[in-house]
Amino acid sequence: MAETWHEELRARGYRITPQRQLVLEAVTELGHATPEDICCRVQETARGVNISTVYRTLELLEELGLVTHTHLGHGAPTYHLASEADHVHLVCRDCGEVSEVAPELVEDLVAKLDTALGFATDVRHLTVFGICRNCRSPRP
Amino acid sequence: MAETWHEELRARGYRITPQRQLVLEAVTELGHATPEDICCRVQETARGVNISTVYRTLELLEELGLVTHTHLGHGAPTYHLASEADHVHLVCRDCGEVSEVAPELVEDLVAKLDTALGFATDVRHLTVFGICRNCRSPRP
DNA sequence: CTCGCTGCAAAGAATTTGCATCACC
DNA sequence: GGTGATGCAAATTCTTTGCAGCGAG
Repeated sequence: MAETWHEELRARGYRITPQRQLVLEAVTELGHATPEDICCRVQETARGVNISTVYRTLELLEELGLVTHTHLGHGAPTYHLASEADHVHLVCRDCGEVSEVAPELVEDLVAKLDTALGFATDVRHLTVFGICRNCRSPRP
Repeated sequence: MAETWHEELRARGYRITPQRQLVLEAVTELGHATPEDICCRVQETARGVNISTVYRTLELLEELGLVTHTHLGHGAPTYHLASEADHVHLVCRDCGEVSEVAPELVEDLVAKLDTALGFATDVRHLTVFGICRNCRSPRP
C-alpha cells in the first residue's frame, strides 16, 4: 500500500523530494498533527526543513487526496492521512483530548441531512465538541 | 427579553458601556459574524470603536454566556447569541454558505455518543461540512 | 473621585509569498 | 540543463497586550 502517489505526482508534473516524503511520513506517524508538530517531526530527521515547505507540502498532499485536515478547536488545523480519515472526531472541551469514533455512528445523521436537505455530508471533516466521560465524572 | 445582562455585569463589577451594547446588538443582528464583521457594523453607528475593544467585548460576553462562537471553516470564528445558538451549522465547502438546522436532527447521534461513550455533546458547537443541494446539482 | 474601559500602537502567533538558489528527472 | 522545489526573510492576517487618558457609577 505504498508509493503509488509517486506516479500521481509525476503524472501532474510534480517532483518527488525528500521533504515531501518526510512530511507524509510524519503525518502518517503522528496522526492528529498541526503543521508545526509535523515540522518538528520532520526536522528530527532533516534539520533545516522550513515550516513554509511543510505548509506548501501539506497543501499539495491535500490536493492529491493523500491527507486531509480538520479544525479541532480554536486555530490549529490538524492533519492526518486521508486513508485513515474515515472517522469522526470527538474533542473534549475540558481536557482537550481528541478521540475517534467509527463513521457508522453518524450514518443516520448523514442520511437525514441528505434526505431532508439534499446536503452531502463530508464525514471526514466532522468534529463533535463536548465533554468526555472522564471529565464528566472525575474518579473520586 | 432584555436588559437582565446589565445586572449581571454590574454584579460582577463590570460596567455598561455603549460599546458593549453596540457589540451585543451587532451580534444579534448579524447572526453569524466574525469579529471583523461585528467591528464594521458597530462602526456604522460609532466610528472610532476599535477592533481590540470588539475582541475584548466578545470575550466578556462569551464569559457571561450571552454569546458563543463556532469555527466555520479555516480561520475566522463566528459569533452569535447564545440564546439563538441552539442549532447545528451546515457549511458548504463549495459555495461557503452557512445554514442552520434544528438540533432535533442530531438527537439520535447525541444519544448514541452518550450511551456508547459517555460523551456529552455540545450541540451548539456542532458544525457539519459538506456540499449543499445547489452545489451538488447546479441548475442546467 | 475611583477604577474599569477604551483607543492606539506595538507585540505576537499563524500562515503566505517573493525570490535567488538548489536539485529532481 | 531546465523547471519545479526549497530556504529564507519579509509581508499578511488575526488576535492580544501595554499603557495613558476617559468616563460610568
